[in-house]
Parts: sequence; C-alpha cells; structure tokens
Amino acid sequence: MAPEPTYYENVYDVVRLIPPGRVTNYGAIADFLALGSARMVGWALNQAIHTGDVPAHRVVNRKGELSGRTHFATPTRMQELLEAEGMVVKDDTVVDFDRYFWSPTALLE
DNA sequence: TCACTGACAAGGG
DNA sequence: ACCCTTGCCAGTG
Repeated sequence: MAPEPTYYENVYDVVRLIPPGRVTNYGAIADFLALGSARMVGWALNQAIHTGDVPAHRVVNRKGELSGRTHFATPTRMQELLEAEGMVVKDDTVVDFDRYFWSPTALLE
C-alpha cells in the first residue's frame, strides 16, 4: 500500500464518520475537505467499494438519488442498506432526504 | 506529456 | 419546474 495518503483516503475517512441512519452528498464532503470537487468524491467512493471498508451507501447526490447504486454488488444493495438503517427509498431516491441529511461540517461544531 | 473519464453541483434558459 | 451547459480536478492510458 502507498505510504502516502491519497485524496480518496481522506474521503474514506469522512465517509466512515457518517452516522448510521444519516446520509450526505458529494458536494458536502468535497467542501469539507476543501479539495477537488464533488466528482472526485464519487470517483473515490468507487474505489472505496473495492476496499469494502467504507459505508458508501450513505453518500448520495444532491437530489437524494442513489446515483451510485449500479456500482454495488447488486443495483438494489444500496437501497437495502439504507432501508436497514431506517430510511425510506422511493424510486431510487431517499424520502425526506432533507431530514436525514448530515454534513461533515457538523464535526467542527 | 496530453487528453479523456467520472457514484456531481450550480446556474441559466 | 425541467433540461442543458459549464466547472470541477485527480487518475489512468
């Protein structure tokens, strides 16, 4: 493994801090890291699945849609994981996303 | 080294 | 309110 932490390892660290039953979006993580952009986060999470040690299902896009579900083992896996944490997913979108939204900036408070 | 890609976000029409 | 365009920047080939 590379001794030097890469950009996406920082993303992993933030994603692991997302409380169960909560979700966040790509922009919030990018803004918290103040590095790269929302696209980098999504791309980093794609690698995170490969490690299998990051709750990537708690990260959705700004619309609350499960945009990354196709990258999971099965397209429905992401929805199942979110529902298992008490959230409701309708039409590949988190219902009341606004209510379940959590921002990493909360760590600063 | 250059060009293209990508689990997005925000603004404008 | 919806659709399209632009900006974003690390990685990979």
